[in-house]
Amino acid sequence: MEFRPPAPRYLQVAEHLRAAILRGDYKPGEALPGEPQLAQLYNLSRPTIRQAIAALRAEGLVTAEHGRGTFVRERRPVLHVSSAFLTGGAQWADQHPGLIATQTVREVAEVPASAEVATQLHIDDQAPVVVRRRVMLIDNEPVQLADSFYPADLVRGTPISQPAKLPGGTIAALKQLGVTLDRFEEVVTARMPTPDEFRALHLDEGVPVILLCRTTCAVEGVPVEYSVATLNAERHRLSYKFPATP
Amino acid sequence: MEFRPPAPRYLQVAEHLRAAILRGDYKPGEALPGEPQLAQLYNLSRPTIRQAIAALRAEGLVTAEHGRGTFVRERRPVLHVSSAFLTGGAQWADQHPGLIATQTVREVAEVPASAEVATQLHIDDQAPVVVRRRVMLIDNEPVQLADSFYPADLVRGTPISQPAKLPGGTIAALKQLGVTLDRFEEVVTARMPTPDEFRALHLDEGVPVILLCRTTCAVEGVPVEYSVATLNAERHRLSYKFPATP
DNA sequence: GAGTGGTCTAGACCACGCC
DNA sequence: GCGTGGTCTAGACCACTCA
Repeated sequence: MEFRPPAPRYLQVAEHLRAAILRGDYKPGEALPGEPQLAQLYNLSRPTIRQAIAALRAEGLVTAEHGRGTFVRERRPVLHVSSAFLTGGAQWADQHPGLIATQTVREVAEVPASAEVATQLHIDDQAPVVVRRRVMLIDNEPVQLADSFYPADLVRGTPISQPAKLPGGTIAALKQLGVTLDRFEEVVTARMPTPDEFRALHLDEGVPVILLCRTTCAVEGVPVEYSVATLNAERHRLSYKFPATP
Repeated sequence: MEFRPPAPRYLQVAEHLRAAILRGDYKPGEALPGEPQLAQLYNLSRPTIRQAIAALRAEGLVTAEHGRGTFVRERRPVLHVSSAFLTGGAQWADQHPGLIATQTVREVAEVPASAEVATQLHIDDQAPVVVRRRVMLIDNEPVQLADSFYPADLVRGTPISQPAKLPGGTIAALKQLGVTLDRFEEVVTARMPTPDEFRALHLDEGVPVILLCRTTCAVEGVPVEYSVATLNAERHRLSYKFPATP
């Protein structure tokens, strides 16, 4: 018998608009009709129309701009982040030919390790660590927050604990300390941004962040760096390559 | 002089509730006060309160259950997906000790290659490919959609083109065809789910999906498989390990 | 100034879960 | 039956953008 309650009107409208967008009736960058106009078209009140549009915004399909209109989202250029570079030691700037890649150091400080950091660095909870917080920018737009943690004993008094950019990158800086790197471990997750992240990364609605957590170990098996990068998911692709070795 | 317009009331309420949740005043699984009660507390209308709660839902902080209440989200157990297993050939079920890991085959068919699939498999657009669409489940809950594509010429008439589970996994099935695998390439992205994905994966609001696209190449450099997995981001962590080989 | 989206109200009725 | 969230209305006023 299967009872099929009709979908709420605002979802019907959302579905109708979504189909029109995907069909190309409204192309990326184009504006949807205004809310009052849609209300008249569908014979619904403006709040109901707004609810429909809210659904499309949460999906990341459209963005509303106050005073201008509601626009189909343009997919902005995607940045390929390859983990292969780690072994070579290439830099943020080198990775993005043709783009203006910069970074700013937000904070360098010695702080007590959080539970997460302590676990990853194999040190005691609350043990002192040096944290370097940076923002990575492409064409002056923030696209990535990167926080790196180091055991304080290892890096105290070295360039890593200074609030300046590390010219050769952190990998090079670690090597200069006489550390020989052995392996990397990365864990990747995704979630919706916190309000802080939303602001810091200039995110649009309906865009998640990718969390890239990397532990770097020295030859003795000792973790020497733990870093957490928060990426604008819409503008990043992570790529990994590995051989089949049975 | 920096003009600071006050935040809208609904955002103030959202912030207030968010702080209370993060502080632990409302613990995971607990209900928030009802909407009428919150409206009275904050001296606002119910629609305004609902707008505040909508913000928390989009963040993935709370879920509303019709007729029951609005609850602080419980983080469900996370599945670690390691790409290392590929080289070993371990199976979906083997990867999750202690959990009931099953899969169902939704569809096996021969279809023309989409632009994306054609590019990845180095074949002509619209060339015939065999697609295997599966759903991976943990404790009978769908957590992952996995679609794998193979050049039709390679797998036609083999078990891979049959609508049955492949007992040893696709890696083993490819080896039985005489294919020697050479390398894997993975590209990871995240975005909000489409309505279809939302339903199929039983997602909560404010939970993104991770897209894991893998190309498998044989020793001659020929791509033999392209697969796209759509993961519930809340329940997955991808982990990668690689040596530092300068 | 005209048009856009953003905020907010004060209701109404419905659908669902639970006792 | 009562309390919960879900849907919907018909307004009002504000803030922003652009001409």
